[in-house]
Amino acid sequence: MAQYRIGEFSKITGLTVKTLRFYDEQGVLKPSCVDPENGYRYYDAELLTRARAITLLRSLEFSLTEITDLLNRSDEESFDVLDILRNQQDAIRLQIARYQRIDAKLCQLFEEEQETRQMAKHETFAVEEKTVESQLVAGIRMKGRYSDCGEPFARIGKSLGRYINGKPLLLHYDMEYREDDADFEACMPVSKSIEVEGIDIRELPAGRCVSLLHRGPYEELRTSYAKAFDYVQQKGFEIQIPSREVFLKGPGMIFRGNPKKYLTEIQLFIVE
Amino acid sequence: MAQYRIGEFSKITGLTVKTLRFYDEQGVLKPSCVDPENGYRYYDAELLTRARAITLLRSLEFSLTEITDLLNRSDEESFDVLDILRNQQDAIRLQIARYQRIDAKLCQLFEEEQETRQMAKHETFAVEEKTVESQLVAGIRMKGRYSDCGEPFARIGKSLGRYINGKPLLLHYDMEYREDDADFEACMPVSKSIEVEGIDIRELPAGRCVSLLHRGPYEELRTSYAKAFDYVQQKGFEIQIPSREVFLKGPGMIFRGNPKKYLTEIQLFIVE
DNA sequence: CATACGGCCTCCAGTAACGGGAGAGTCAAC
DNA sequence: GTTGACTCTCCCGTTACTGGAGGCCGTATG
Repeated sequence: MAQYRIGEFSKITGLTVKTLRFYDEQGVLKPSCVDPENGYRYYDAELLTRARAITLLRSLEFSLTEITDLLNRSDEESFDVLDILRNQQDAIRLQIARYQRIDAKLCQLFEEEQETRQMAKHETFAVEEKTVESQLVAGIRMKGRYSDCGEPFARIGKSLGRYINGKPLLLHYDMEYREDDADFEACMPVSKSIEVEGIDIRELPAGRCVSLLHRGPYEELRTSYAKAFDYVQQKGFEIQIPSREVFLKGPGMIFRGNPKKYLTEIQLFIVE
Repeated sequence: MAQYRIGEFSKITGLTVKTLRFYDEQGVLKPSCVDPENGYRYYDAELLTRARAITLLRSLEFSLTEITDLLNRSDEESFDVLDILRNQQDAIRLQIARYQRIDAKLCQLFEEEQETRQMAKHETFAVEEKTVESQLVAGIRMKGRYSDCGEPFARIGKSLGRYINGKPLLLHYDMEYREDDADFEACMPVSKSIEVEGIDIRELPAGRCVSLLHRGPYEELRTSYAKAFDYVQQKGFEIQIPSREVFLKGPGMIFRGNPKKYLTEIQLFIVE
């Protein structure tokens, strides 16, 4: 009977010496005998089959414990290969589905990013009038400083993250732009209405508005607001509260990004 | 500025306390301040955004080191989200492809197993005559005992495992059934001819043969051989060497299985 | 004969992203 | 004063290995 030393056995099976020692320790593939003098491992030809089976099963993503178990039970009466293959296939397909969901998510993010880039192409932005569709949003209203809006956004994201399908927005319930003690509502467009404590889910009405894109950090928003309000006054429009501020691109998205590139849309709704 | 303790922050973000401490240690998400007296971590609302981003990126299978790096570089000029998303998508699609290959392999094994089961359905087997197609095989010829055939099979499997597309077979170059010092060749059907040292790849000719299925351990093969030779003599056929032995189901496949269920086909080729 | 080299051994550490648990300090309420 | 909830640090375990240190064994070469 041919006896191989670990190095030769490694070359034949394609398993590294380290791996073979590890398999020995784990009981998956024990050498046929071990020299008690120097501890050398010796493998015989019979073990090649087992090694092949292990390699195959590993390539099918079975764990070592599963493999050990399967190989030990494989001569039992109740042992059914088809069952095992089916189970493993189920597990593998779950993985495929998981990765496909990730892929879809990446696609979506990719498209969104491209869209906002398209919008941000212009050098400067002009005030314009436009009509906005109604949309379902989840909102948390609060008083305080705008910089505190991170928390309500995070709360919404936590509870309804799965259903968010648009850019975050802020509703301003004050007539003018205020720094401290403002009355505002952090909103996220959602696809589904789910009751959550402390979050108000409702349909935001459609309407006609004066819109202005603003590029740059939020500290400079005031100048854009001034431009928008100028336009409103010039046209003699009457403005409705709340006004909206849509964060097309900002720190709340994925990356902090460059504040000079932040993109925000101011929407002042017209009473008709 | 609202300061959250780790427990509250955990509830808001959905990250466990353990995870938050781990993120702190890894530098992915450091608390805004740490009480030097008691070591308590305090998180402020600003970090909620970062936590959200981390959760999102984790769900897209970015590693923590990647995330740290991305979040740190995200305000640089050269930072391009689209690039990053594309790269990650490539990585994810590799995973999908990998799992799909595994899935296909499982399907294949599944079908093969079902086929042999179909063949093994009968209680007893009768000698029959049939025509066998030609097939490309990789073989290693040797002299010795049949029980030593594990090694050549393993060697073929190691070099050509990717191209194996059928059941292993043994060619017998002796005129009668021998135990020791037999002259035989271990063969594997392969889909591609690749030159490998010590392995002979060639087309096995088609031909008409006397075939008999044998169920049970190899030690009992002799009785089946006797039956087949009886038939040959009765018909007055002349037999060609080598004869073939196809292992439809045996220990060399995946699992050792139950020797009582081993299935072997004896093929004695007729000189026409 | 000494030594260098390759092969083998054991033991330890590290990987990724946490989870579990021990043992101890902290804080507010009752 | 005490209870219970919360927090801290430190260490171990997970999976399937890989890498390295330090040392034994057998053979080939100077």
